[in-house]
Amino acid sequence: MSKKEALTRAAADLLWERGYTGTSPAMILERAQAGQGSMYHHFSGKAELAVAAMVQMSDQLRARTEDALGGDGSAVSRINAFLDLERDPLAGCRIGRLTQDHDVVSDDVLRAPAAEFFSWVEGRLAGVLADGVRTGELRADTRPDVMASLIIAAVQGGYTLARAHQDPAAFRQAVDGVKQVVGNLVAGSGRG
Amino acid sequence: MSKKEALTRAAADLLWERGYTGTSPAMILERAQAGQGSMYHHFSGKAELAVAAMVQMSDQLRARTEDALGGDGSAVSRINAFLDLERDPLAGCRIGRLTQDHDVVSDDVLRAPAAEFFSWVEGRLAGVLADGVRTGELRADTRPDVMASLIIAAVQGGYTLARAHQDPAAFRQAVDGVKQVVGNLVAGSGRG
DNA sequence: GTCTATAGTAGGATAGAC
DNA sequence: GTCTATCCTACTATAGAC
Repeated sequence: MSKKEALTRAAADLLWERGYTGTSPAMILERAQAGQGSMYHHFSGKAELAVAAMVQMSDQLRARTEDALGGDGSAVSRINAFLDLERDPLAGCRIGRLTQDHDVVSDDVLRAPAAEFFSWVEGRLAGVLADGVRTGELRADTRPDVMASLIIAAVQGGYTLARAHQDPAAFRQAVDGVKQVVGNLVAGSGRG
Repeated sequence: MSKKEALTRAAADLLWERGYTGTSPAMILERAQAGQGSMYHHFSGKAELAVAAMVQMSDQLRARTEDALGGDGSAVSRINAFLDLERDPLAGCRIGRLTQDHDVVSDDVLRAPAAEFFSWVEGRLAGVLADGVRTGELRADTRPDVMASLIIAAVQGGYTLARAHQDPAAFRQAVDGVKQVVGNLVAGSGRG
């Protein structure tokens, strides 16, 4: 593994654990087993390295999400596959946690990977829901974009609750709620 | 206003804006117009001052929340009043944002105010929903605790989306989704 | 490309005067 | 109670050798 790759991976891990402000170049260098020179040779500084790490994390999350949502089952089963993706509630979302960081949100270059990631996920979820409406699986009055927002917000907020309580069950309960809601979108469902 | 109070308020503002790790004692002192001595006289250090600020923020949020949920209208109208509380989506939640801070979550003393706040809100929301079930306003198969989790998670996640996109509309869309879901809990509602 | 040495600034806390 | 002066460490970046 090249030093550049080691630096990007170490930065990604630390951004996840400690956020942007809470991560120093020195920590990254130690974890990557690299010296100052390697980092400043490959990147202009902390910000550029962080963007590279964020893009890497975003790409990985996007691939995992597409695996779940791109299946050939029903819309509900694809949404449930997304909700059932393996996650670490206490660790939080690799991307979402960075949106709470002042230095990230106040810099468009640092914020861009997060904005793009969420735009993509919301669009993908809405697309699956729209498929379900089109095939008649879901009620005709389902609003795909609003429900997509609710789904991704519930996941992100579930992380917040789990971290506040230091209890993964808090995440699962919020996700259970959203699963129930999605189930009730099915045309002719018991709730309907 | 005493220096102690000025310090607590300044710390609360900065914790909201920049988080725990991103806020330094020097910033707090400057905003509070106080010297080092004042801070270290009234508090043992940054952590103790942060706890005081968090408790202050939690108390304020709790009062505002109780105003909305403690009304005498229907369960749905009380939940909607909570969802319609004036918020600043781009600024985020005063308490929720701190759960993304590594130094806060890894210290039980710093985490406690956040854990207690969310426990209270979740319990209060579940209580309102249970009231609705008891009076027959809401369907008998409504699960108050699960729906309470979904509601507060959607709000917290709504902040995440709004900050990622730097667009308050992203918050409102997630909240719209949860309003629609709550409306569908009403016994005999159109969706039902 | 990678390293160590160095530098300037800021973070967090203490000491002691008033 | 409040202030300023001081201390040690960490953060972020640069310089220059290899």
